[in-house]
Amino acid sequence: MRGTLPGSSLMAGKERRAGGYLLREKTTEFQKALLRWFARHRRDLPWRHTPTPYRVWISEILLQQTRVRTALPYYERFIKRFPNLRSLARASEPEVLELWAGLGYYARARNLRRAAAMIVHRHHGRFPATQRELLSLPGIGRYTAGAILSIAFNQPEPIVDGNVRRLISRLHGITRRRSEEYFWRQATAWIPPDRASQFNQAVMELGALVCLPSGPLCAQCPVSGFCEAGIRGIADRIPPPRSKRASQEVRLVLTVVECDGRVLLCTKQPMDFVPGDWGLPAAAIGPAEMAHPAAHALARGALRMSVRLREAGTVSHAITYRRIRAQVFNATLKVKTGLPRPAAGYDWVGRAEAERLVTSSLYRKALRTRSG
DNA sequence: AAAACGTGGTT
DNA sequence: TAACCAAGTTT
Repeated sequence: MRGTLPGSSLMAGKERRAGGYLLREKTTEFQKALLRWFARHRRDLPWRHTPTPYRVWISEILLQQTRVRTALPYYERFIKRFPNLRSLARASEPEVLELWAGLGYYARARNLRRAAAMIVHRHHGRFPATQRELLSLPGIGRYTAGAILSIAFNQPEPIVDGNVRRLISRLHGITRRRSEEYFWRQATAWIPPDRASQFNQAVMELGALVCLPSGPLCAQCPVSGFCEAGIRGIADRIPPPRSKRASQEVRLVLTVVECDGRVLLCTKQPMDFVPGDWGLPAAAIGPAEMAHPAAHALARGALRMSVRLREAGTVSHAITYRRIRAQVFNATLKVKTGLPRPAAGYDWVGRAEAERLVTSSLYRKALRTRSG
């Protein structure tokens, strides 16, 4: 087997130093230890049952910045509803989005559908098996292309995700930031050419089950003998904390106005940082602003009439760096004269339909908020 | 290149 | 509870 372990001469220039004690000839040993461990400890995940390119692709997109546990039920539903490329290519965007609601990063769902259509048309439904073609599809970047090529096609293509970065950092005993290329070089070098699928999965599996971000289980690690950080007992301090954008507090008032089994929704997202085409009537308020008058003004603007609201509760939700605290106001209108005609940009929608249309978890939480 | 994108589980 | 984080991609 070819390939190189951490710290070999492959590591160029100023990035060579750390972890330089590991020798090139240990690579085969490392690969074997990892593959053996994987064969025994791999989780039984649904996308591993029949790893067709389509299924691997769907799973990889679902798993972007998303835990396995979270993605699991979405995967099952998605595959049931869209069992193959053609069924997905034929779907409408709202249909796909509906299955994605609550998962986040909704561009993933839109891109999935677009890419499916592109594959059906450009490649006649045959899943592309080259990096160039995969990268040209929306939503597929370097990682996902590598994952599809290696896992589904068993091509010796590298992958670098959070697990791989952490694993390499510890194996090399790296305590400072490294370029992305540094990780890609190692991930390329250590692939056993004929077992890329199992090996790449094994690397990520090890990161997910043993080489944990905090509290790594070094005692159970099949490659601890190769690990500089493990040997030096500093695995806990790797990788170093990364700087993050300061979070920002946002106060919102939301209204859930119902009438005759319908809910008043916005047809255009009132808050641009909340995802989805449909939303609840919402308004941002200042730190010291009274919520009730703001909510009342909001409802009046939407229905052009005064509505008696009662505060139903508070919903907390975070969207990227924004920490949202939303006060939810309820009202149920009497239906003597039919539904009041809403102002432009608002619409009455059946309760069940509303659940389907509203993408964001913020609004979904608010929709479930009762009394208080 | 840095920032934006979403969310729920963990710590 | 606030912060951190996860099988990244796009601009």
